[in-house]
Amino acid sequence: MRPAEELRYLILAAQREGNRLLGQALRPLGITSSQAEVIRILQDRGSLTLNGLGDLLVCESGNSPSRLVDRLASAGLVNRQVPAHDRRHIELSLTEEGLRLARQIIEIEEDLYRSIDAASEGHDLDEITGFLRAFVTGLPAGQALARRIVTEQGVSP
Amino acid sequence: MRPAEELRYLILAAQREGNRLLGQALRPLGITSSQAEVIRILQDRGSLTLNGLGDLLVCESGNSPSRLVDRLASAGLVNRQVPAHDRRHIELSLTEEGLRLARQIIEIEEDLYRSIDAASEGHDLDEITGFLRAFVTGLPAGQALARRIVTEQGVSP
DNA sequence: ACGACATATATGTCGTGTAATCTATTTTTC
DNA sequence: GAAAAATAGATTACACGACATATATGTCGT
Repeated sequence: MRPAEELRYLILAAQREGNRLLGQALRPLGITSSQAEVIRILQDRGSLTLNGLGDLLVCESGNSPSRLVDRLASAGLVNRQVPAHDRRHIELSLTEEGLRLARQIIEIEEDLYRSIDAASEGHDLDEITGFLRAFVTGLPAGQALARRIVTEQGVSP
Repeated sequence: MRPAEELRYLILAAQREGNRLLGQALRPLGITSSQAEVIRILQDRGSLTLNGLGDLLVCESGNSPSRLVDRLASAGLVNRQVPAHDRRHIELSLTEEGLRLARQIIEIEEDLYRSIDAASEGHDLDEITGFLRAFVTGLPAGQALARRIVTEQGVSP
């Protein structure tokens, strides 16, 4: 099997298994990994429109994440309100319950990151992130991630 | 953003975008990337049971890939026949049409692998595959990939 | 004010991805 | 040889994820 092919399947496998592990860890909270990503972003940014959220989501590319947010709203984790100045927008923010959940998500993420750190023992993480960054640069999911990193500081929660 | 977190999202982004690109390339053939994986495996192995196929699929972990194969069967790309000795087993094989499609899939995959090779210019691919391999070793998708690689040679098509 | 266009969100459809459960058939165990 | 366990596969339920399309609202030119 040529290296490029193996890499292709390794990335698929790593994503699948990582997501499965995270999903199992999140299950007691009653949310999925995609929902957790939304909650954490809203926690970091305080408030966003649907489009603004979509621009930051790695887990969803093309369209607006209406349905993803729908479930969070009906679960009582996210508030949706239409601002007066432009009724096309929807302002999203966490509810008290959502904020409480966000803090639990952070702990689960910490566990995941510790696992990744452990697995990368003896490997050059920068080399790996460098390659992947080059691969996704310019593509939707890569841009979303770049926005997450760039605007990380300077926004108060 | 700590390196582990960035890596987590980079893997997600790379998988999403890679799959999207492959999906678009496969669209003219009327199949999805998961379906293409099944067809290519069947082409390589000649014939498999549902479980045997499931053991080699990276794209699907848990249960047997009934639905995936269902669609391929009703599209006339895969044959399913029940052998007499054990009616629980189902032998899967490509139809003529499926074989024809397999050859087209190979060309599309070649394009993809060339893109990956180009993107990995100046990077150490072995370092990257090494890390990912360590991460997925022992997990279902990693085992599936390992089986794909190990038994690659020695099986006549 | 009107129409053309752009923007923000919603909706419909299809194909997964995961997990749980069900059925049929073998294999094991006593 | 019959009950119990294991196995192969199917079915079901839920939530995505990608794509296309629709609807509502805003903006701009005239």
